[in-house]
Amino acid sequence: MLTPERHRLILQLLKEKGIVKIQEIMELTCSSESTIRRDLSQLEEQKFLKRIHGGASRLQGKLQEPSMIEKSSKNLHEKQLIAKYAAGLVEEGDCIYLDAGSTIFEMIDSLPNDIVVVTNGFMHLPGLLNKGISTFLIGGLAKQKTNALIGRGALESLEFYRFDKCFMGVNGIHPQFGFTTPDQEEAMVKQKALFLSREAFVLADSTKFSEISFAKIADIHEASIITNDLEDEIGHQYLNRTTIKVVTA
Amino acid sequence: MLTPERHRLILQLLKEKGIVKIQEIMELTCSSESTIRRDLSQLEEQKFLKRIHGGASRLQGKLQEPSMIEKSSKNLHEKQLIAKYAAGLVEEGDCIYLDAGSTIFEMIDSLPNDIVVVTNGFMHLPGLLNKGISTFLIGGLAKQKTNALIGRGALESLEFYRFDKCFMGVNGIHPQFGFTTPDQEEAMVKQKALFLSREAFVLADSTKFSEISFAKIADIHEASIITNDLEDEIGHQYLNRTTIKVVTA
DNA sequence: TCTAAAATATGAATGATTTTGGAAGAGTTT
DNA sequence: AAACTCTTCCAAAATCATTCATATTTTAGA
Repeated sequence: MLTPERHRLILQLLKEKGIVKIQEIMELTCSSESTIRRDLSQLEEQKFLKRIHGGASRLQGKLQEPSMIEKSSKNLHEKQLIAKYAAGLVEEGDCIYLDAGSTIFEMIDSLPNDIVVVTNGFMHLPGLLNKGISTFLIGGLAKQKTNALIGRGALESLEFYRFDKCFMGVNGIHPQFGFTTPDQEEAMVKQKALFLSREAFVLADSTKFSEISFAKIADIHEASIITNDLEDEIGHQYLNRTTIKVVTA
Repeated sequence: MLTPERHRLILQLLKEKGIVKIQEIMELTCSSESTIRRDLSQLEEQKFLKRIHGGASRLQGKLQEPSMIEKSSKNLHEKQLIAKYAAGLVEEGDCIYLDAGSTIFEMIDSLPNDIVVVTNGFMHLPGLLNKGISTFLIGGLAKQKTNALIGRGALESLEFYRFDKCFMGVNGIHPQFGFTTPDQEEAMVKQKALFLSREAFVLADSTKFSEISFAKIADIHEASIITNDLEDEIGHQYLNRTTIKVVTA
């Protein structure tokens, strides 16, 4: 059997199963172990798969999850609930802004397809493009820690767009001090996106309430809040100041 | 058996099976190995098939992935050579523009760390950030096929920057028609980046020479060319028009 | 029509290159 | 510790490009 034919078979098998054992491929192609090992090395070299002990595995989108994985696992379920509800607010034909961040990331799967998205979170790109959503990235400095684009480039890029709705993550929510986040540069981007949007939604799990972070994004009344749980006592402080939607399991 | 008849049989067999071995064709046509080799060389010359070790494989048809494989596997090493040389041109403290594209991608590993990079290729981000390189992304519409940011947002974002050096991929290089690429939008981005750069380098394997694609980026003399191989005859046409660096193994 | 030279096609031989399968020993997993 | 897997190396086998001699066809001229 000729080399390209084996390679094609291997990749096809890998596409179906996600993981293949060397033994399987040996049977399928009637070749020796050495040959298959060589094939796998070559295909790995060309970035078509990843070798693992005993065989090979498909490699997936590299643009995702550097530090995302650790972060996500903790509040994942709550985040997903919040995100799913938020995604439900988006209607066909909408033009929306998606902030960087893991909670917002969870919205992507549930978004309608016929929309236009502008985002500063480059981790969102593979998911959005996969769904066939028209996606614009704003420019700016790429910040590794949060996978966000920030700075002057980001602010000026935003000027080109106006949004029906925007969805934000924040680190602190407080009745007096408003929405806050640790990074001044990121705060400026969020602020501007919020200003450019007809409706604004902040996605935040319950731990963010009564917290105050360094840089202010906006006052409480400038965005609706979507959260998963809220003590009555705290909820009281926000009455008549803004809209809060509590999503429960 | 006459030559055209053999050729017809070979192509028919290839159409059915996708891959054929020389031995098979020898049996089928009752011809010698030499003859079949000659046939395959000719048919390859006329772009009817691709020769592989032990036989020949269909060029395009429905097996799109395999053709992609052949393509990348064939040029990968050359691309790496070209990319490595190009990366060597970048000095500490430089501010450079990196075009989207697989050849440029290969540069990242070999770049110095203390530089500033601006790019429209979002596939480059993880690699660049991993190395701790300050990276700015320009804005724009995310194009899935080429992993590039294009359009008005991209052009306007570029205005914020000036570069010491820029590195481009192209699809065609021609002494009269200059550098060309299939997508008009991408061509505009490349053009502008080139204009904003003190020095410009085009990375292209030898197959790009004498090709002409749809959208013009710039004239030959506006960028130096880095390639892996160049026939004397073709090289002659570029004498005194631009700088060409040929990188060999 | 015939003939000789030129052009073309073929098959075999050659030495170089690539691919292949197996073996030895180091490294992993269970 | 046993079973399995991995890398590295080597030699056999297959395939490759090239050359050369032979056979066939074409062409030009008498």
